[in-house]
Amino acid sequence: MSDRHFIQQIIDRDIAEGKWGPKGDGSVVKTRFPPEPNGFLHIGHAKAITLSHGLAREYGGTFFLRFDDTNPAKEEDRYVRSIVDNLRWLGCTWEGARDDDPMAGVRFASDYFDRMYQHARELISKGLAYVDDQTPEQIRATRGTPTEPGRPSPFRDRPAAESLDLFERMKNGEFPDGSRVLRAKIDMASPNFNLRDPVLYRVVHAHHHRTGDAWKIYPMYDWAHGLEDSYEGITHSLCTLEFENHRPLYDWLLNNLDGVHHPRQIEFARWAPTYMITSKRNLKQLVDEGHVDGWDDPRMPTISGLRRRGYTSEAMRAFCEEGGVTKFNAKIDVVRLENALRDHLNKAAPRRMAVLRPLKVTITNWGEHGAPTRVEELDAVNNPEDESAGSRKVPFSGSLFIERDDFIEQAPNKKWFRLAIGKEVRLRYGYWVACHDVVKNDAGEVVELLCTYDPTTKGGEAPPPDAEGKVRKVKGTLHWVSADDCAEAEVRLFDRLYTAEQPGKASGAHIDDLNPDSLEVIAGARLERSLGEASPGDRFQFERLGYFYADPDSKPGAPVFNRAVTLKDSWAKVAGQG
RNA sequence: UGGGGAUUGGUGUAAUUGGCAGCACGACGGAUUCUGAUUCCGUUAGUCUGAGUUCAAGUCUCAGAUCCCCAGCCA
Repeated sequence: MSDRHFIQQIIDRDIAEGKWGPKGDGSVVKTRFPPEPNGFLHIGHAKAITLSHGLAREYGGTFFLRFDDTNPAKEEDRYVRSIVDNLRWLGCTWEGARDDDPMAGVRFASDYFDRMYQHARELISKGLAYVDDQTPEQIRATRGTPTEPGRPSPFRDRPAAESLDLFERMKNGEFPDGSRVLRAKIDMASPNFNLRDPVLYRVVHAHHHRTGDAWKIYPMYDWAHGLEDSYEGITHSLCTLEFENHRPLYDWLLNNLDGVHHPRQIEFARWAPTYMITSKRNLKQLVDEGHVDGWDDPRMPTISGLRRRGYTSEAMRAFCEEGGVTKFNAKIDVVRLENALRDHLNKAAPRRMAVLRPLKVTITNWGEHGAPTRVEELDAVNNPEDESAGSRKVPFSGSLFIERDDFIEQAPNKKWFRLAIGKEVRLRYGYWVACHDVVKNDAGEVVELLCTYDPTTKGGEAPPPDAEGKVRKVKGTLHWVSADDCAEAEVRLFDRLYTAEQPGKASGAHIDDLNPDSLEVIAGARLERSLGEASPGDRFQFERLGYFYADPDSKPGAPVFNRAVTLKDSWAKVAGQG
C-alpha cells in the first residue's frame, strides 16, 4: 500500500537511480513556481505552489519563485508584489527569501534574456531555427489542421548566416512588431501543433516592467520556460495538464542545445472548486464590472480574497495538501475548503459572544435578588479546545441583547430549543432565563422580551433538585451581550458568489449565475466590550455564529468583522424539513 | 475527421510482481455536550461499457463509450 502520489513516485525513482546526483540523495530535488505577473493568484495556484514547495521541502531540496515575465504587454510590477506577498503569506518561501527584503531571492525570466538570446543563436547556427518574414496571418494559414499537415515557410531554408543577421537586427529594433519571428525548424507535418515550427521569438516594442526598453524581441513561453528551468537546475518542472502537448517541444529544445541541464516536466491536474471560477478573464470581469469590490473582495477565490475573508494560511495549505495529486480533472467541493478553515479555527480561534441582530431582553426579577442596577462579572472560557487560552469576565445585568433569530413567540415544534413565550433557556456562562411576556411596537413586531432568571443557575449550572428531587432541564443555550456594556460593529456576511456549482456551465455565462445575496452588511451588531478594540487581522469564533475576521477596514473602537465561515448548522436542516 | 491525456461510492482519493476494493469528505442514525459547534461510535454507497486471458482482474489483452487539452507572434 503506497500513499505516495504519482509525482512522488517519479521523484523517488529518480533519486534511487541517481538521475540528478548521488543515488539516494533527495537534496538534489529542485522545484519552482513560475507565475506570469499578469494578474492575481487564485485558489488553484495555491495548490500548485504548495505542491512544488512541499515536494522540495519533503526531499530536503530547493524551491524557487521565478516570474515568467516574457510578455511585457500584459505584465505589471504590482502583480509581482502581490504574488510575492501571497507566497509569503502561504508560508511557501523560496531559496534566498529574507524577512527584511520581500524580493530577496526572487528570480525573473528577464534576468536570462541574454543567455536565451545566445542559445537561440546556437539553434540558428545548427540549422534548427530560422527567421521567418511571414505575417502572423500567413503563418496561421500555413499551419495546417488536425488532419492536414502545415506547409513550410518560404524562408524555412534560409541560410543560417542570414537568419543570424536578421535575428540580431530584430533584437536591435530595426523591424516593427509582427514583421518577423524566429521559428524552430522541426516538423510541419507533426500531429502535435507545437512541433509545426513553433515561434521562439517575436518582435515587441513595449516597455517591460523590469528591463524597460532594452529588448525589442521577447521569447515565447516554450523557448523561455525550458531554458529558465535549465539555467536554474530545476530537476522536476511541475505544470498543469494543458502543457502535456508542450512537453515534446520542451524536450526537443533542450535536447538540441549543447551541454544544458535537462529537467523533467511533469503535468498534474488543475482543481475546479465548486461554486467558484478561476478563469483570469472572468475574474477580471467581476472586478471591472463592479460585481465585487476588487481582487481582494472576500468573496473572490483569489488568495488575497480568501485571506481577507479570514482564511488562515494553515487552512489553505491543509486544503491543498489533503486532496491528492493526480492527472484527473476533478471538481472539488467547496465544503472541503470551508471544513479546512473550521478545523483550524476550532482549535485556534478564541471564543467570544456577539449578537448580530439584537433583540432586547429585560430581566424583570433582576432587582428582587440584589441591587437592581448591579452588574455581575461572569467567567467565560476562551477556548474549550485549548485550556491554555484561559478565561475572561463578561458583564451580566438585567438588560441584555440576544439574537433575534433565537426567539419566536410560539415554538413551532418540540425541536425548538431556543426561546419562546413560556420557555426557558440557558444564557451561556450566565443564568437560565424564562420568557413570560413580550413588548411589541405599533407594527406588531416584538421589540423586547420580558424574562425572569433563576439565581441558582449562575454560571450556567443546572439548578438544584426541587422538593421532589427532580432536576429541571433546559435544551437550548443562547449567546448574549450586556445591553449596557457592549461594543458596536459592522459585520459582513458572505454567501457563495455563484448559485451554480459550475458557474456558467449550464447558463452559458458565469455572470448569469451570480448570487444576488452573496453579501449582507449588518450595521448594528453588538459585541462583548473587549471586541471593540479588535485589531485588523484578529480572528474569533463568535459562539454559535461562525468564525470572524477583523477586516482591514476596522478602526479603533469601530471594528468591521467578516464572517469567514459559519459553524456547521444541523438546525438549519431540521428547520428546512419543516 | 488528427494528436495528447483521463475515467474507482454523491465527492476527492488509495490499492506492491494480478491476491479480501481501503481512507477522507458528505449523507443518514446514535452517544456525549453550558456553542443545534466540537468530540466519539455506527450505517450508507464504488472499479465507464462489452468481450477475452487466468484458480484469481480495478490491475493484463482487444473493442467501444464519455470527458478534458491542442491549429496565439498568450502563458
